Amino acid sequence: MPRSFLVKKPSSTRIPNYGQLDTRAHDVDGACDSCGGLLVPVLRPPAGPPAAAACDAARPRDRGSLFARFSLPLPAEAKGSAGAGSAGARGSGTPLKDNQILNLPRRRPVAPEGLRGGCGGAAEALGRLACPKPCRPFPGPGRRRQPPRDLQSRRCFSCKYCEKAYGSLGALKMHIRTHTLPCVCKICGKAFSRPWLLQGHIRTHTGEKPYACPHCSRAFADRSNLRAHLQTHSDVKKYQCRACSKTFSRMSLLARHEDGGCCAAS
DNA sequence: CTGGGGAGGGGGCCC
DNA sequence: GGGGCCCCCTCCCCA
Repeated sequence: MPRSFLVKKPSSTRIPNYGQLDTRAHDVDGACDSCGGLLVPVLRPPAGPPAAAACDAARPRDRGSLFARFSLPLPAEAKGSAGAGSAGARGSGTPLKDNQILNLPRRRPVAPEGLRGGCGGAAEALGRLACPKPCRPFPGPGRRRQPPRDLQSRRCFSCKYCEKAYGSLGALKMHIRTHTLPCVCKICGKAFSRPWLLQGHIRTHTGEKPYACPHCSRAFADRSNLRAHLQTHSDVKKYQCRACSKTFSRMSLLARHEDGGCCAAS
């Protein structure tokens, strides 16, 4: 499921100057410029060689879009129609937004959902010629968001590592980072596309957990994981089985429930 | 089998 | 144009 609705068909694509686009790729000894002195070796390296960590990172994760599998209404659609948050037509609860969770003001409108989730397969950090990422299929007809009309008529920039194309050079450069993975952890050698991803990874080394649950004493290193955890405090979960109305805190749990044969569906 | 934590991914938006 | 952050998704693994 390509996340970007900016992705255009290969036709009428324009090959940019890649010499200009190439982001700096750092070797393991060099910290990402963007990350500066973040990479302080506060812990001993793991027992395994760095290559092992990289291989682990290269594990393909994606198994297809759950939105596509279950023909879920995109949360964005639900928001638009009901205005009741991303619970959408499936969920009957009131999902907590991040800023609600953390008492933060909302900074910007929510981007379209359901079209997120990119080519998966992170890392393949070492194979940098062919696109290493098993790109996800679009969720399906009707779910595909059309690029803006003016974008369609504009030129687009295509990625040299994969078939994606973008309407702006900046978007393409950002995408190319997912291939070049310029941010490398000094501790384990794992590579990331963005500095903040690396920061999150470094927390796994340092044990820092800045996101605390307001309902229990549990803390998390990752905001998304706190959000998922908060669902566990909710009586009515966000994702509901259409057959038996049972609710789940995660879409993956709902998927497993339906895959395993919902009692009411059989 | 189920629930949940941990880790990581992507594009978009704002500054 | 780049960096930082946001939001949401996905997968693996374990209890």
